[in-house]
Amino acid sequence: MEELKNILKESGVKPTYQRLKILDFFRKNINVHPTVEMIYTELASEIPTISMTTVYNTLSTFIEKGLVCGLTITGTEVRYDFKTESHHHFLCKECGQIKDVDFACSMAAKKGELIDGHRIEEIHRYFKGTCRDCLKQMKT
Amino acid sequence: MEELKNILKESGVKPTYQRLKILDFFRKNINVHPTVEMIYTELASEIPTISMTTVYNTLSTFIEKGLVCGLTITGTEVRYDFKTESHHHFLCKECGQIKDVDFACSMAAKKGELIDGHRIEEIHRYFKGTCRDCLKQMKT
DNA sequence: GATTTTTCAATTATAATTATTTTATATTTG
DNA sequence: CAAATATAAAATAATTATAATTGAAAAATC
Repeated sequence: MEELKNILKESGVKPTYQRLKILDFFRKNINVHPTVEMIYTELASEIPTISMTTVYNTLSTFIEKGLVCGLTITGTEVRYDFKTESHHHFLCKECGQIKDVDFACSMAAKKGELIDGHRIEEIHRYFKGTCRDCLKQMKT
Repeated sequence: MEELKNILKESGVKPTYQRLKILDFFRKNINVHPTVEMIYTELASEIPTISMTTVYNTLSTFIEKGLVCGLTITGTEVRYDFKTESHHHFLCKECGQIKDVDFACSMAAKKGELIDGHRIEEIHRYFKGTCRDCLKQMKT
């Protein structure tokens, strides 16, 4: 928990209980890419007083400070992603899960660079389809 | 207009007046990536009786038949893209425009292929930042 | 004249926001 | 140090905003 505190402090975010628990959730579920709803529901069992507003506010702060980023893959809601090194995503149309995928691109564009004269600030890449687990289930 | 008719027929869509005009809009504004709203507003001046529902219905049909695809880049609404060869997009955070960008990746994944065991059906790649034109304006 | 498509109007769904109150934390002061 | 004050964050509840959907009637097409 001390470690989490330091992560927040280093990002210039005051380490409150709620913020620590939300950050903790990301750390413990690194491959979940949750919605606000998911985070709220999960934490509500442990923190009965927590509110959606707090989750929204916290995520806004986290995005502002660059701790997480928002993924607009499904089109209906924002999925949040704890920022680590650059990686890509896979949305399964069957189960709705978003999974990290390992996909190296030799011609990687970088933040700050220009492409056709446009300045890049964010790079997004994802695939849609049927995930490994759902494919397996469909066979049986 | 005969050409547009054939495009629809070949895709198994009956070439009605509204559908032709919507397809025509895509052809004439190949780099616009419009919302339903944009298409409706634009066509309403020419077809006063056209309705949002028709635009929604038509786009659903077009997507089903693979004529266009939906882009969920902004997170608030679906942008529609007339399908040509594979290309990528750039969303300008300043002006909100989505532009095509020329960006070849030597390690291109393909539809139908597997990645980490997941079956790919759609490939999406886009950048966010400040576009060429907005950069130019900011300097002056 | 039967089928498909379009139109109209109303509704739904729900993510996200806002304003206000309450609580917690930090700072000041006697 | 302890009480008082100030500041920041969290919680409550209500609201907003709007993209998208639905069902039924009208129009067009074959």
